[in-house]
Amino acid sequence: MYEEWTKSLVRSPLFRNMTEEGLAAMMNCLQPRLHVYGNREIIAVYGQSFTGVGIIAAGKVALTRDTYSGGRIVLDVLKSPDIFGEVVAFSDDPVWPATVVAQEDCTIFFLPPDKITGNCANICPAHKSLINNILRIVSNKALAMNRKIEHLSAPRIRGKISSYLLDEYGKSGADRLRLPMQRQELADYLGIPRPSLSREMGFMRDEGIIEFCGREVYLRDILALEQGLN
Amino acid sequence: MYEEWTKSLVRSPLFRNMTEEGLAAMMNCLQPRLHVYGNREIIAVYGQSFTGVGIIAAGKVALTRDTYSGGRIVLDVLKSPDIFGEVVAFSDDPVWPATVVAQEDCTIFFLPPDKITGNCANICPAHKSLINNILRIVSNKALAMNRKIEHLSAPRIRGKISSYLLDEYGKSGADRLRLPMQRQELADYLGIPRPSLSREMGFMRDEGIIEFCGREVYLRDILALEQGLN
DNA sequence: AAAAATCGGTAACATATGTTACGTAATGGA
DNA sequence: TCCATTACGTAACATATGTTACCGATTTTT
Repeated sequence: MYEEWTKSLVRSPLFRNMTEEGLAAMMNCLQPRLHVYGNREIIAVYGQSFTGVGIIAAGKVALTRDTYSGGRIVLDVLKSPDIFGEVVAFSDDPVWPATVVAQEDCTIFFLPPDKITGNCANICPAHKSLINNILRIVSNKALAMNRKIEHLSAPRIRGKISSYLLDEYGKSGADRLRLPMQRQELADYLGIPRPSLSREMGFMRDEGIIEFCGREVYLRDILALEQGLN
Repeated sequence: MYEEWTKSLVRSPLFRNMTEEGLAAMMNCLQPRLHVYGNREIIAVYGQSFTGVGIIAAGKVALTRDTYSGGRIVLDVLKSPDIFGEVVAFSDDPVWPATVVAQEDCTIFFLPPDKITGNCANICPAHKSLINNILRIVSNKALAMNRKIEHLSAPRIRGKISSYLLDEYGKSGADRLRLPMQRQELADYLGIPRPSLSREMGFMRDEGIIEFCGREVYLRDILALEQGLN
């Protein structure tokens, strides 16, 4: 019954280093629960007990959180080979940290955590990959959050911008960057208003620290960026 | 050769749910490298290639980062059964994210990542616990960072404080809290100056939202706290 | 091609925040 | 007991920041 999905699912980061056959065999071993949701249907509710790692076989979902005023904030949008709930799955408090809503018709597999780590009787090689993959995914996420915390922790806006730019610089090694987000997104990421971001970038340009045009940024004075951190 | 350490190491979160005997057997199987460092000696260097999960068998270490001005910021201090490097161990970029310095004479075990996930020939039950433990540790850390990001993302100080207090409220369920940190620590955690924190808490008290005396805080108006988030 | 929407820079103004300093209470050591 | 140290609240002032609004450039839609 899983064969029709394995072709697309092998591209999921959760199943990296697996063959389509290995995945199919493991699916038969793990027997994840299959659920189908219509557009706007609620898949999981914030605060309710966790049911399993969600694997999006088809469709698009939104991770959201309700606000006191009755609104709903979209934290993230995930689509077909993505997964969700992989962090909370193995934590001490297995409770959904966000509400998950279908943004179109969706097919979702749910994989209980104990089936992931609990070895199957016959030790399939795919299963071993599975454990490595989930460890890698959670670790990478933790590192990304760690970097974000560094950016957000700067007490002033220039520090946040400097921290972010230096991080991008460290990742690419080039002093000419093309930012992966537009202004509003970057401002949200750094937790500041967009005009404040633009204004401070303007100041930094006036001081000869950076140059920029839209998403293109040229780091002219790395040392000054580092000094702007404190 | 590991027997003299297992008695203290079983209390490490990395070895939860293991007996002293199981741990000893596994240590003989995994054969972690043992290193001894004198006070102030450098254990690992930021940016250099990762060598293995560090298990502090004895002593105290500091996670630090060098600054442009030649200084050294202490990010965290760890002591005897604690571990370090467990997040970066399984990430895509295995490079030390901090410099580790001995704060007193230290004995450290280093456990290469592939030995943790790579099944030993004879599948010891302790090894299975080990994988569960490291997954739990990394997941808990990721969740904690996720909460911290929420606090830091608030664009104004009142939002950061409100987010933090609501988080503590959600964890304990009680509207009378004893904060786990003192003012300066909390201010550092939230990325703001201490006087700014005290001032804003004073405003919130004047408005009848909270009451406090030192670490004791009484949440008088939860709704107002939620409204202060935006 | 015209109209509408999006994106990004800029300006002005009120306000939130960083900075520095000081006082008091609590704590700890000599 | 006295002195030094630490923790915490508070105040004053300069400055950084949030907010709102507007404009031009670019893209998308009609």
